[in-house]
Amino acid sequence: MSQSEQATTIREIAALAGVSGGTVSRVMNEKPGVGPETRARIKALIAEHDFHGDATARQLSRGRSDSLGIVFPLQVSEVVMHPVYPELLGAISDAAQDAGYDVILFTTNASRGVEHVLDSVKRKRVDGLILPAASSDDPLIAQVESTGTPTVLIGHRQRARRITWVDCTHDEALYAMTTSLLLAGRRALTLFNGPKRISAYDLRAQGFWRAIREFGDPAVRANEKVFDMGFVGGVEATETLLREVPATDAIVCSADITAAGVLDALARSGFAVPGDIAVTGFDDIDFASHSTPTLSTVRMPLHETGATAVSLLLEMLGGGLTTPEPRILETTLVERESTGSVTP
Amino acid sequence: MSQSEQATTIREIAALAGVSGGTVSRVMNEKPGVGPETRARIKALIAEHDFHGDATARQLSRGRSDSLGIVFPLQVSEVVMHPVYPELLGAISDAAQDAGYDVILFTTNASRGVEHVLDSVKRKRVDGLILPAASSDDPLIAQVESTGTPTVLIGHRQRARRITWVDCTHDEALYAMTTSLLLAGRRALTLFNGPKRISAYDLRAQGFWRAIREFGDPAVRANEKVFDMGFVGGVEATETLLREVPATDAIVCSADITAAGVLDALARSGFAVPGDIAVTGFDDIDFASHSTPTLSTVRMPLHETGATAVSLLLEMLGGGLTTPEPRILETTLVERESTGSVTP
DNA sequence: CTGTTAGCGCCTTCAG
DNA sequence: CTGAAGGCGCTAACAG
Repeated sequence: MSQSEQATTIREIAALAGVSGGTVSRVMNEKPGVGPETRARIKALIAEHDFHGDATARQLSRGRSDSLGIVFPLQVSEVVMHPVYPELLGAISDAAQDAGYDVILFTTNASRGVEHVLDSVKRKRVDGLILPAASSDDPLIAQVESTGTPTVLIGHRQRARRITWVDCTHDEALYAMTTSLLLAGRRALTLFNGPKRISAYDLRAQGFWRAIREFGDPAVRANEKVFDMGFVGGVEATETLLREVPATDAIVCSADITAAGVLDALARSGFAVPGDIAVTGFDDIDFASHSTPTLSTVRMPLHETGATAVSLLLEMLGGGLTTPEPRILETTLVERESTGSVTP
Repeated sequence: MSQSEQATTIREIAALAGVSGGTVSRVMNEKPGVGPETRARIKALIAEHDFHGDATARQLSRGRSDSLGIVFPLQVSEVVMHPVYPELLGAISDAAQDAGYDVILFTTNASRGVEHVLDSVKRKRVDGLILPAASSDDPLIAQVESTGTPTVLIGHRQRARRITWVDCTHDEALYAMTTSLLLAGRRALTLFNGPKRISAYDLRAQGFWRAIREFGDPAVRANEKVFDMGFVGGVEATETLLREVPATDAIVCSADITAAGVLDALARSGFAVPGDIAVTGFDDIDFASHSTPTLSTVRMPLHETGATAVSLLLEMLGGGLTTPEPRILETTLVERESTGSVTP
């Protein structure tokens, strides 16, 4: 392959083909209105010169950036995001790229606010935004709404003009998990949960308490401890709990990594799981299926969540001015040894 | 604040200020050649109208995208990337944004090749590229080189025209760790390692073997098992190892998560750590400082790595045609209970 | 079916 | 110090 001088503009290709720039443009965009053999000739030239066109010029001309922004709040809760990062990001990225969109990544953290995100939105670097794990006190949401940028929230159920969301059944999952524990005879349960401003934690708590309520047995003792989810948090909370509520026979955790800390602390204190105490997690990380005992947990539909977020966003970008309905996807209960549901 | 009609072009601001577009442009870019009071007046107008300019038009005009691409190979090894994802990405994103660059995220996986990355490079959507965790058989590197795009590799030491790299002392870290084990009297060591095509694993093995060699005690027995690092891999490899080499008194792992599996398997088999067998990891994930026993491991300079990658890239983008020297950053050995270096 | 003509919005000489 | 004008590379509307 000669590879020749890598052509750099549409006009050079046009000159080579003996046609005008407009025609080459039509060919590149697979638009009608070009004769078959002209089209073939131009395509050959394009391939021969490995010509790709200039994205920026195209964007300027079409008035859109063909990019969507995704904002990862690194500070919010590493524990909520950590296990879901790769898969969610991969799903979003795949779906976006399939639709011809690039993904621009924005991060926010304690020291860096959200100004750079808004700035990029206003400069039209992105056509739309995906905001995973926004918490209820996230200032970005209101500001983004005022710009009118199509936006999809993941894991935070707040709808508005041009803003919709995708989430999964955090509440149903913990309702089912807790009910299962109660039916198996557990009577003193504690929920280890993260802060309520993160919607996922709030919903999980709701599911837990609804299960307790609906079970309706006055003998049941339940309580909830809120702290930053994490391995060490699980260890410490367990030690405290064993002192304060020695009768505990089930610990429901809002994160697998916390459950790992719980298992560790229980083992050191000589408690048998699930014999003395049942333990459950959330996320279904690698650890959960291989710990001793294996951990009952909840799996979120991460790939589907990412894909759905992109699809909702594309709907807003393409369609008129309507804002699509939010979507709630199903979680999967995974029962393993730590609740006694599976024989070791 | 009146917020008025949100001005949308530089010319509208110009008209309002009674000046020409060029002058407004000079003000927006903090360029000289505008009188103080004219400048002030224009700045006021800009602020009042919350005007931000159009990034695309600016890019087209300046011939650069002010974006850099970062390619995350999701398939390579989730275990290599998983623990480093958030911090590395955060560091890169922060540094890029501080320099006025946006970050475009590309993912590659089994089903999606690297074409979309090359396409975006050729369409000039990015001015440069950062490639973390490229393995030695990564086809992208050669193709990227042929485009002449400034590129920085992370964790893969391959230099070329307009390509440089940042890495850390994987080898020194395992050399130090292994030597420490030998000095403590361990004599039958096994390295649990990932595939050599991933540079980090290759270097870690080199450090391990160099330590064995330089220690020069013929009584030392060492071997290496290569498999996909992960919790379950650690469990299975340990079970096999205990059968095949019952005398084992140290297991050196190339990943904390694998070490977690090892600890789990050893505990179940009734072996004491570090009493019977010492265990070490790599990554210093949250788990490492809170497991029982706490895990000796190696901490990589993730934030610095990301920041350095961006800085090298900016150097190529700004500077002439020179390609900066690669950088090797220091890892930190963290000795804890699992090697007996710290009393439980 | 194809060429021509205007822009898209900003930046950057070049005059004045 | 400021205005005018041309151009970045592509797209789209309008003629032929």
